[in-house]
Formats: sequence, C-alpha cells, structure tokens
Amino acid sequence: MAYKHTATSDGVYAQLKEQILHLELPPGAAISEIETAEKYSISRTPVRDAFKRLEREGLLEIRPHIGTFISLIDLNAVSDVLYIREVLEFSVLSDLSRMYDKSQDLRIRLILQAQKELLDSDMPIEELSRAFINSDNEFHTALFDAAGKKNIIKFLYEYNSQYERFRTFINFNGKDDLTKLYEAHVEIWNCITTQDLDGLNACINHHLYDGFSSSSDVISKCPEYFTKIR
Amino acid sequence: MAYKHTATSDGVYAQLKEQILHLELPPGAAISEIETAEKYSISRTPVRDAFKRLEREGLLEIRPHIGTFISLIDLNAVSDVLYIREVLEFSVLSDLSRMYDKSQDLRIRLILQAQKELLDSDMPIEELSRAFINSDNEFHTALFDAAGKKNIIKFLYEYNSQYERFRTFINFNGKDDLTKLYEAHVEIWNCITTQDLDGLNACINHHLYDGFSSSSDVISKCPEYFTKIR
DNA sequence: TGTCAATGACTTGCATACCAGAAAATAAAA
DNA sequence: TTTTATTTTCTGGTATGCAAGTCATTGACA
Repeated sequence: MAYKHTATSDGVYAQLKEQILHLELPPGAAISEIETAEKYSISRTPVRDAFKRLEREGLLEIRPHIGTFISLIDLNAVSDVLYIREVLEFSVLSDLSRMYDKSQDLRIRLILQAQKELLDSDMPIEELSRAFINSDNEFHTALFDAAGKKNIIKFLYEYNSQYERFRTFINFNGKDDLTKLYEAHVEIWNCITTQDLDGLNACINHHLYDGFSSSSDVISKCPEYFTKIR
Repeated sequence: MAYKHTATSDGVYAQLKEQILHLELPPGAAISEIETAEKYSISRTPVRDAFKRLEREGLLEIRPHIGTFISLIDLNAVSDVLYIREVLEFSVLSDLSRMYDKSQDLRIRLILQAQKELLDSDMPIEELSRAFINSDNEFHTALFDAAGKKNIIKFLYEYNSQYERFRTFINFNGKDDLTKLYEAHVEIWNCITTQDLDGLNACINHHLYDGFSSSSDVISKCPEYFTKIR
C-alpha cells in the first residue's frame, strides 16, 4: 500500500466510487466493463481491476457472464457499521477525555466553526450536504487523531462505504438533519472537555443513530435502492 | 459477494493466502506473477487478480516494474487489530452476559472440551498449533453468534490477516501459550455465565495481549520478518 | 395456439502479446 | 582502476482476442 499503483486503474476506481457514493450511479443499475472502458477511452483491464476492488468494498456485485451491478444499499451492513462505530468511538473518546489537554481545543473548535459557517451559508442543499459530510468526517478524524488512534478510524473508513452511501441518501432530505449533526458535535466536544462520560455515551448514540431511526419514511420513497431487511 | 467467482482466481488466492499466513512464504520474499502462473499452469490474469486482493489485505506489496513481495508483519497493524478486538469483544460479550440463557451453554462447552482434547493429544506442535488456532476462532465466532452479532466478527476476521500471521509466528513457540489460551477461554465463559463484567474485561485484556507482550524475545529471532516499530 | 429447441447478442473470465519503467550488467571512456 | 553511458533483461501495466456462460428472441414443430 505504501507504493503507488498506476494512475489509470486508480483513476477509474476513484471516479466510479465517488459516483456510486453520491448515488449518481443508482443502486441496482447495470454497469458493464466494456461500456465503462469506452467512456474513459481505456481498455477493459484497468476497469476490471477497479470493478474487483469496488466489489470487495460491497459497492458492486459482479455476476460472471451475466453482468455487473451497483449493489443495493445493505441496511444490515449499515447497522453493523453503526454498532462498530458506536463502540469504538465511545472507547476512543473516553480515552481522549481522560488525556485531554487544552492545546487540542483550538483545532476542534476551528472545525466546528467551519461547520457552523457552512450551515449559515446559502449553498444548494446537495452541495451543502457533501461539504458538511466531509467536514463531519474531518471532525471525527481529528478526535481519533487527538486520542492517538488515527489508524483506528482509517480502519473504520475503509469499511463504511455502505454507510456513506446511506448517509448521502438521507441527508438530501433537508438542512435540519445537518443542523442536528452540528449540535451533536458541539455537545460531544463539551462532554469530552468536561469529562462527562455518561453524557458522551448518550451523545454518540444519538449522533449515530438519529438519522437512521427517522429515515424509514425516506427509505420508502426509493425502496428499490435497498436490500430486504433482515 | 453473494455470487461465486471463477474457481481459477479464487483458488490461487486461497492457496497463496494460506501459504503466507502459515509463513511458508516468508515475509520479505519475492514472488512474481509469471512464476506463480507457471507453477499453477494458468495465465497471469487470475494470478494478478489474486495478487491485487492479497495486496489490499496487506499481505503483499506490489511495486510496479520492480516486483511483488510478501509484506513484512506490521506490528502496528497487529496492535490496532488487538485494540479493536478488545473493545468490540468486551462490548459484545457484555451484551451476551446480560442476555445469557442456559441453552447456549452446551455449544460453548463442547468447543472448550475439544480444545482440551487437542492439548492432551500428542500432535506435533505445528499441527497442534494450527488446529488450536482454528478452534480458537471457532470459540470466538460462537460467542459473537450467541450474542446475535455474527456479522461483527466476520468484519473482524476480514481485517486481521496481519494478526493471524503474527499468531502463527509466536505460537510455534510451544504448548504453554496454547494452554494459557485455553484457560483464558474457560475463564471468559465463566465470567459471562456469572455476569462478572469486571472480570470479563480483565480476561479479554489478558487473553488478547498475553502472547503479545511475552513475544519480544521471539521477535528478535527473526527481526527481518517485521517492520520497524512505530 | 402453445411448447420447446436453436440461435444470436450480450456478459465476464482467461490467455496472450505488447508497452513502459526500473535495475543490473556490460561496454566505453577518463 | 574508476566512472559513466548504454544496453539488456527483468518487472508489472495495458490492450485485445477468444472461450464460456446466461438470457431473450425467434422460429420450427406439435
């Protein structure tokens, strides 16, 4: 992993992944190797490499001799990622709370400030949502980093493609959800700096699951995007 | 993932992975596509697929136009996996402890019994070690399953190739370590059935880290197998 | 009209040839 | 002898053709 791959294969991988996560390539849609190759004016080989990689991340479903399809959003996988995040995040942030010193405060506050400014801006909701999700990831990464657990969140991010896609799906809903996220961030940071572990636990729980539970009506708008529930 | 791939690519992947995890292909060794292809009497294409997959799991390092090498054992990655396992396992087993009912007891005790019999047998240490590690994984899988969190441990297993390899490395050491693992298993199960959460926490901690801390002298026997420590 | 087999148009998996980059070996020059 | 070009020979990356599997259409036959 320390050494670069060729840009061709990596390029189509990155572009396809972004399109899938942003639902521009909708769940269930067919996508063929040769078609993609022609679109990018390259051969099938690097496309195949990218496809295989995306399949392992659960974003594509390759059915040999039949076709390749954008995978449906697997709510079970999303639920699993949420559980893992909840547990790991509480553990790491508890550690951080115990070792917290004021020198870390500025960096976090800057991120929070940026999020507030995003919410006050008048971007179109799609653009705002993307920008805010990026900032959200930045916030959580900064927290893990402050706790000396940078690698742990890298691990999480490699596995949460399904969750990212789900989040994109429900966040197009409106600005209110994003505002709630921001407020939760502020509260989480307050709990950490005041070493309120019980409050922290409750916060993380809410923060992660909130959008999830209030989303069943959103899901029903596009049921064909999702796998059947367990 | 629900659909099979072709057997050719999957086959070499599985075989190579086993050889790497069992250290038959030692860390740092070179391994070439064409050589491997000839060995299995297939073309480079399925070999390349397998290589790419192993690279993403951190078991190979592909350096374009230079060569492909069995990756060194990354103790940082091992340490991260241990942390994640500790946190997740304590959380899941705490849940299990709260919801424990006696119908689950038999299955676990059978696994423990099998482990005891393994230890009492007179297998050669290498074979014993492999068999015990398999049984160890079975034990932990059964626990997660009993807690209704089967997917969570699948998640873990996909990420712990580095850890598995490390374990193979230190367990060739002798029977004592395996005996300790067995005793820890018994104690963990006792803690769960008696709902002793504090004891459980301590157990898991010991269980995971024990072999790790006592292994620095073992590591020094083959320093060329490991990456530099953080 | 209804049934079933043949056919053709797709798909991805695999084999092979060629390309580009890197390193080592060789040859030429100081 | 030492140093510097140059060439040779590795490597993996890419392009492409063929093989094999799947499905929908079609046409023959009952």
